[in-house]
Amino acid sequence: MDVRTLTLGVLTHGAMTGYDIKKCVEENFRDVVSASYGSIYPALADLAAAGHVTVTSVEQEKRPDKKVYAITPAGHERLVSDLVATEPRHRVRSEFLVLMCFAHLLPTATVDAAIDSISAYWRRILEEDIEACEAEGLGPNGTPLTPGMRFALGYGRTVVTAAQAYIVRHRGTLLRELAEAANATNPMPSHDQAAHDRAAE
Amino acid sequence: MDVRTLTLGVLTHGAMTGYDIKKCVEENFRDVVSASYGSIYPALADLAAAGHVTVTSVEQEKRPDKKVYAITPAGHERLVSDLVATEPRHRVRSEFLVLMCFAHLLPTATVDAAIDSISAYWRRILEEDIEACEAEGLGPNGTPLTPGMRFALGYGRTVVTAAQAYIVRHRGTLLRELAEAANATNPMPSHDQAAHDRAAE
DNA sequence: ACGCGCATGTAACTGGTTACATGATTGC
DNA sequence: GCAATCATGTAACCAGTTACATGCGCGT
Repeated sequence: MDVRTLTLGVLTHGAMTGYDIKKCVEENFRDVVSASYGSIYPALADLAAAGHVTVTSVEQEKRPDKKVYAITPAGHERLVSDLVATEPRHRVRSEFLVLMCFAHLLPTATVDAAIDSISAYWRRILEEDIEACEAEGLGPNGTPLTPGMRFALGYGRTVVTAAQAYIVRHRGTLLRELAEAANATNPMPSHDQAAHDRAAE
Repeated sequence: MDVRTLTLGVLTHGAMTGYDIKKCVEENFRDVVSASYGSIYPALADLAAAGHVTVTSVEQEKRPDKKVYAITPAGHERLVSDLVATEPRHRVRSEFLVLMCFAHLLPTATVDAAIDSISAYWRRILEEDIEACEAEGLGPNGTPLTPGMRFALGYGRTVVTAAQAYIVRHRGTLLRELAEAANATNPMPSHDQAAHDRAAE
């Protein structure tokens, strides 16, 4: 997704500085897109040159001027046509799952730590990004949630909840299977536990 | 995730050409990582130079030679340490969800089409990438599934199923709310003066 | 005194993709 | 005859991030 489109999108929730836009994206969309200053500022310059946003220098006491950007009617049109032209992809890039696929090559502690860390990550998303937002009912810039945002939040909640439940339920199985496979391939020399296990099969 | 690590990983399932590696990644990991020739071939050159893979030119009748790459013990060590050093991230980048967040700005047909398309996408993943793989029990290069792969496949199945169920259940609500909101804001269509005023604050 | 929040910007880097060049074989 | 599969590679391009440069005010 083009940063310009995203920028126009958040500007529909009110006029903002580049700094605000980044905060806004971080607070509301960090789990599905990203935007850094290095992309936002050039995007704003671009949009301003095209007349899709206006810039207003606001003098501040005790601080340098800030530039407040607002979307124009032309910008709004562009936003809509950009959004309509956006193919609705949804990609996952997961080092975690790749790690799991190669779990049989790794120390148990690493696998365990990876599962802990992803679990914590999801808990954080659920609590901080989803439930907090649903509870207060406010989106970008203190604006009320749109139906689409409620839909997206609900989507996130069900998916993250399902993912969390899955790993809680299957972590033990994975670790046990991993241990069994390791035993079968690599039986420990003293007290041949593996032989005992094989006999018990 | 570094393409080199991924490459070493798939090579644990047997010696392969660069071409094979790409196919292998596409068939088994396309939903969580990506790798193109433009990254695989340089990666192989790199790994060969470091002694982490060996290259064997295989003469073929009726075809030019092919280079078969195999992982070395040193490569295996490197793979493990790379994997251990990999932080287990899991990121979603979703144009679809952003689109949903701005659904109130879009024609209903666009929103509808986006939901259809993502639904079809998930169905395809579920059927072609997950269930097919679980059913035949085979992973990269015809190798049996490792415990971690079964875990990852199960994860994918539950998450995709949950996502699919969510949109089936909530699509109607979203569309209805969108229509209501449109009616409330825009009974007699004129330019959105209110929004412009808000922006000008 | 130090770091954080506010605020704007740029330059270098990066990790990749796209598209191309090349070419034979097999199947429709 | 055309597309697809096999097979290797390179160069140009791209959208983004990281890190830096700059600087004031506020709280601790």
